[in-house]
Amino acid sequence: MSRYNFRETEAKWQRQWRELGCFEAREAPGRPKYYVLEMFPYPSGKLHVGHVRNYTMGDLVARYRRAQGFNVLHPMGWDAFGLPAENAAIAGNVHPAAWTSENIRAMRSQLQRMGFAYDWSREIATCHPEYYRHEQKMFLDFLAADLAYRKESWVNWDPVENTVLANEQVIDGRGWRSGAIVEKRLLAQWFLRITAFSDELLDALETLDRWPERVRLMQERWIGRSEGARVLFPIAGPLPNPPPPLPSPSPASGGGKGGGNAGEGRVGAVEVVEVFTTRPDTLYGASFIALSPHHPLAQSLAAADPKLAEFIAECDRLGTSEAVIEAAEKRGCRTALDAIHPLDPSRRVPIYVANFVLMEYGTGAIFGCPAHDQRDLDFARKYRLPVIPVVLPPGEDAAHFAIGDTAYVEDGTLFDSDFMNELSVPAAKRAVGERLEQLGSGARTIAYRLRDWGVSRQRYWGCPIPVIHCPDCGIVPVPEADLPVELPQDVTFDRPGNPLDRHPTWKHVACPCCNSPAQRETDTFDTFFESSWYFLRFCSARAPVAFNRAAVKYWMPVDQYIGGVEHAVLHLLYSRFFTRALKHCGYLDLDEPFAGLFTQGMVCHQTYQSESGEWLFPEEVSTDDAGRLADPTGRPVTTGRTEKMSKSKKNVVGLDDIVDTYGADTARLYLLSDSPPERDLEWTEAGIEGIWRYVNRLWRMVSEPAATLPPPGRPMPPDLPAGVGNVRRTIHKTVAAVTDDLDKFRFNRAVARIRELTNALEDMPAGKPGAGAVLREGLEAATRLIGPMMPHLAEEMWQALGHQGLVADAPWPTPDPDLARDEEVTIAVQVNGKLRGTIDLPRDAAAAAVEEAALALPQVVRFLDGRAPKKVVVVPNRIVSVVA
RNA sequence: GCGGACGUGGCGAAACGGCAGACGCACCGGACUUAAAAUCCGGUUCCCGAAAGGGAGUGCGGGUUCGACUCCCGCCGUCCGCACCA
Repeated sequence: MSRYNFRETEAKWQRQWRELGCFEAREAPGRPKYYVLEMFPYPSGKLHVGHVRNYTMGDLVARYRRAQGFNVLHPMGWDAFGLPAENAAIAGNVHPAAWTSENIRAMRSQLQRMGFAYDWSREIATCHPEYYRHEQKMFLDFLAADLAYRKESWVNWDPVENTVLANEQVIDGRGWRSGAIVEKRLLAQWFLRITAFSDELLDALETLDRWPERVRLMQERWIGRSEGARVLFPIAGPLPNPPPPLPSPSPASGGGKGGGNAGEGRVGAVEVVEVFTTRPDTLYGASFIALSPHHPLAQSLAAADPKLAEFIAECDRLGTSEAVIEAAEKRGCRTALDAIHPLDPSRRVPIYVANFVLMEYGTGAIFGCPAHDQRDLDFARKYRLPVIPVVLPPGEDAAHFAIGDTAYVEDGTLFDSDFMNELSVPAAKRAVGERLEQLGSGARTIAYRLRDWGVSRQRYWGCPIPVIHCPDCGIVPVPEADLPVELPQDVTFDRPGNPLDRHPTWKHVACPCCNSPAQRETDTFDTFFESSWYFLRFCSARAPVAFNRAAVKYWMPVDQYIGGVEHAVLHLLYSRFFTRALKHCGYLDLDEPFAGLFTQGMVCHQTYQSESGEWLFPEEVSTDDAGRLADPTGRPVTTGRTEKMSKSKKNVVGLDDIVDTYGADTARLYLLSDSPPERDLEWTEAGIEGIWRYVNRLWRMVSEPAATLPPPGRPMPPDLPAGVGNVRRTIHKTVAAVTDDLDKFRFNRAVARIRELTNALEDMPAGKPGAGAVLREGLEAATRLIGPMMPHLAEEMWQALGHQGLVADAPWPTPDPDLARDEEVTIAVQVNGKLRGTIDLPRDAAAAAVEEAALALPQVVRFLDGRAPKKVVVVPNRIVSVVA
């Protein structure tokens, strides 16, 4: 019995598809299009099986939609800028460009061996000037439209590597590579004004009904809209600048009343503190103001207050790590200033600088109402500040209500609050908002958690930011005619820091305005910049412009996007923003780039550790005679958790090894069959073996009887005998069910149904009249259904069944609705909720007849014991429920 | 702390509110082999029983219903995301 020869077969069909240009997409106005896209990879090296799960799913969708008659666009490319290339250059004396293109070459050939139906004529790599020149132009347009700007910002700075680190690259307050303690630094950075679209990005989430709920929720929380008010607190007490501050008043008593009206005459533009609050209703419960350590007022006060300066420096040192933040207690430092309560000028509250106030959110300053905010309460207890309740919980008595260790944050009735007394919290919010607006002491407003996107990176291997710094003219955009600003090739990585900065000539240019000596921007774009528009480039990948409008109009939006949930916020939000920004600049007419999104689960594998605690690759672990695991030297091996495949834990299975051993189709079917696609999948040797056996079984089913089958296209003989007619029904039911499953991304179930079909075909009694014709019909259906999953095997089967063309070009099968339904149904019979038997009846039998048949069952008679049933429920074609 | 997902045999998993465990992995028994592999046939939720049959059973406790893995309420556990957001 010959095994299926996947090696020759897969190579053969891949060659055919390529030579025929099967998967090259062309715009065809009027023909329905379908754009399938998997998140394009970073070319990091070689692929392991975990990498290709989402491509396998995308390919299934592409081939399935193609069979359904859609004009399918299914492209592939490379997210080719990024840190690993630079790190490889630092470690291995190889140029990032060479390292990247070698990885692309290797990974492209791996993807091609998998037989994915990509339109390779549209392949792109984002590190090529033909690609990134267009985003330089976009940036200039954003700049002109005020969607890009430069500002000073606090960033994570690694003092050893001399670069800014992303938040993800800071682990426990230290740089992930250098181990140096990361500092907060104020640096001039380029930003994209994503916050200009906060509301749009939030509101449009509702329209993305083919996105996972989870992802929409994550974006909603990330944007973090909250309604509240800005409130102005006039400053009382000596202001620092100008003139320089004078001796500070005694800190502890400063918060009390009776401070006179020393500061009142000086209320003006700069002599107020503006706070943001979502609870303006609790304004009468205010007992302090807290400023962020980075608040301008805190900074200027620190200039003359060594204690405060030291406090702020301490906050900067500890400010980055989440673990530290969680452990850190709320601390503050009393300033020399008090603030005047905006609704009651006789009241003064002390101004603190506190480590828990973020400069990036709201106004960088808050008022503290300890009675109704847990954080404020903790702070107040520590610094012995007053706790003034103003919201009374239902059923409480104002005279006796007191706050213990827990702030009261729920709704209630306002008291001790002048005009708000007796109001509910929502009513009080409205009332105080109006009052503040009348007084000019504040306004209702909305705050967002979303911040503008900082895109500057002090790195070489990225897209140069096309601006020039001129000592006379300031920041000057590179003229469009001078684009692209290309990266210089001759760079060295022998020292830390950005090679562009120390390149002898590259950054020195003449100012485009005044022609005097000036310098290029040496920062490069965050690599999320490239991935924010690549899906547009694919629509016309070779266009001299960023993208051809007509092509974008035809192909966009992406109908089905597939990728990991790790991009739920970053890439997916940036792309949504980018599309809107491009629309704003007149590039296209589209709001949402991705109509459908699917986030697939990860591929996991058992981990192994040697005696000495080192991770071992699966292929280094063997089982000895006693069934114990051993490493290559025979030492015992312990098994760890099953985790996501990753190089660091070595629990990876190389794609090449699997394709060499079992072929691409076997790997593809395993990735689709073993778990629901959104859930994690565990890769096991036994699992892939099982699929390999099935592949061979399928092949035998077609290759062995092929010669004895009636030729293709013969009409089905009428009056099939029982046992054959049933199988024919199974075929049509399977086609209907698999189609439905594929539509709903239930790939594992679709595979199970196809296996049921092949089981039924094998069990069909041979030699009966019509058996050959039904077997042919069944095998052809199975071949077409399996085509999107195992395309090479399907082509080979299709050919063996005597067909001339490609199964890839064959239309998707349609079930005969009459055959897809059973004529006879099995109806379950319950007595008191327990199954007692089944009855077989013609489909849609009359309820009375069904009831009669059910009550006649001996088991039912026994349970009724001669009594009449209290009640009988008949559900057509399903169940009879008898209540005894 | 907030938000979300999940919890079903030894394992991966199925199940419009209607026969729980389809399909597969693993395992057990058998056939074919000198033998092994491959292949084929049969079995496999648990308990009682030789069998027929009976009982229990979808994390735990309640509820709705003729009927609940599925819906509602309250717990427990696991995983993921966000996290001093005022």
